[in-house]
Amino acid sequence: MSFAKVRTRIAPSPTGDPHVGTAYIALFNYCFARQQGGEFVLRIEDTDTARSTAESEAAILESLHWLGLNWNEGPGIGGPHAPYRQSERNTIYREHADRLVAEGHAFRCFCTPARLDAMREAQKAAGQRPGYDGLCLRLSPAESGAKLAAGEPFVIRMKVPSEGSCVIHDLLRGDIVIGWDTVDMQVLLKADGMPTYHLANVVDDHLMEISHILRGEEWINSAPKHKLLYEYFGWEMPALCHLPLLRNPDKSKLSKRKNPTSLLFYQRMGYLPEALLNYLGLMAWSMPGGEEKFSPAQMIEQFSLERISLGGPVFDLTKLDWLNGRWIRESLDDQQFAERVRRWAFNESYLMRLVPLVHSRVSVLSDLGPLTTPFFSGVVQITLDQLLDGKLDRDAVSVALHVALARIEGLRWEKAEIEKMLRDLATQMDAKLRDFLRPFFIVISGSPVSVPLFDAMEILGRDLCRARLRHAVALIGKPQSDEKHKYLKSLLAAEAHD
RNA sequence: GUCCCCGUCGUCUAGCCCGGCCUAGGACAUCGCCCUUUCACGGCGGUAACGCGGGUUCGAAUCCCGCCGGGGACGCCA
Repeated sequence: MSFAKVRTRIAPSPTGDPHVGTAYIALFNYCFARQQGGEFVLRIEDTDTARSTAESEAAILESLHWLGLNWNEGPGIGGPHAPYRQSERNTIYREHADRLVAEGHAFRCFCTPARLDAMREAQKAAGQRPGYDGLCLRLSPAESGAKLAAGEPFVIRMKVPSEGSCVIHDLLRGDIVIGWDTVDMQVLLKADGMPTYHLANVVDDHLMEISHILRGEEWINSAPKHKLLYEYFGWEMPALCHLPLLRNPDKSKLSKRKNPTSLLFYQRMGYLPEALLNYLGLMAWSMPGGEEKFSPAQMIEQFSLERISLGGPVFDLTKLDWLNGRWIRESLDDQQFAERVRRWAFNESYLMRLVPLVHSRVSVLSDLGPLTTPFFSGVVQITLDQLLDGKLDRDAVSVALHVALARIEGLRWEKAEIEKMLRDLATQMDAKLRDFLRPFFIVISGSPVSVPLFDAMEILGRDLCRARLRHAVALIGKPQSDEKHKYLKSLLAAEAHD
């Protein structure tokens, strides 16, 4: 092994809320690096210009800080391999892509997205595995040059052997053999000039001297592409270690549809960062002595890849609750507990967000209790009767809640957007706003007498609102009449969120 | 569909690599009892798993093969 020292990284993509999966992978990279006396790097993979946002990046950094997963190099603090944001490293990728083309390992592809779609569809229809058919690979240098000169948009694709197979060595699984015929001619540089994950990742891991890649299992099948790139460039490949994926209770890959996945949710709910980290460490890994409560320092001390189990662990809130309780009871004295509570929500900035909503609504200060409980609660307890005591019938309420639950996904989370979404839905359902909103007051605030709904939703955050809506939806169930059922389906058809 | 990964209580896992100490251990959840003015905490106990079928072996949760089951990947997303 020619790497001077152990260097690992976490490379999140800032395309949404900070994900527990990111924290989970980060934890393992962090512990491994620290345990080996190495370094842990944070790199932002924002090559998807359409989906990446600065807010998401900021939230990710903040969440990782909250957890205490501190990095040695990364955006903000810099380091010897700066910049650590891929959008700022574009010329590097471009040069490397050009080099591959010049050396005959990659080629320009002028195929349009429409042609590629049609091609894949035809392949699927014919029962074949979808993959690039190599049309542009067969272009003569003259033809290719002409298209280039004519200004036709193009991407750069890597060449892949047509036969034989690739052996990937995984630190946990040993050798994995993957046939080259299952590996596509991956796009490396997109038409907009940005690199794809595969190119940027390999180039950066090399330049940043990453020695060990601990990443999710979902990447196993693209490892051959990465290995090939290292070979094309003549670089030594880092050791690979694919960690089992966190799962929903139904065993599918953890998704916000079925489980709260945002770190912001856990923060808002009042989980202790040390407890969440501890729980994440319990996923797929165990202490040699079997202790279940441990700090990052203890985990670092005992960490070993050999103690990682390969079955995909189900992320179970119940056990997390128990662990969090233990941390609160055993590791915090009264003084510290009070301090945590203050930091959590009884702090100036949170209170000041609530004040404008309650100021005019109290006659005595003690009215504050009932009025603000939704802001200091997780999922508020409601009954079916409460949900149905307005003017909308049961099926209408069910449809409204289901659709709203789906539509909060696409929103920018701010009051005006939330308001527009709910108003539009009311109009669409031909309901009076007042009647339409009533069940939402119940779901979000636990009572029809409450502070303004849209403000409350904004303050509570998408995740908590999602959790409350989900709770209500489970309570009320699907619409019972066929007609409303179809109606719901038609409204939902347009929502294609993950 | 094709390829790849995985398979111990409902859940997280120990054991598996280096077969016998496994009558398979711990934890969460659950059930019961105790403590207790309530609840929680705490204590004690119970229910509960080696996916199936073949090998190999004196002996298999542990090694081999097949099947079945689950998951992931097949994007100008990461």
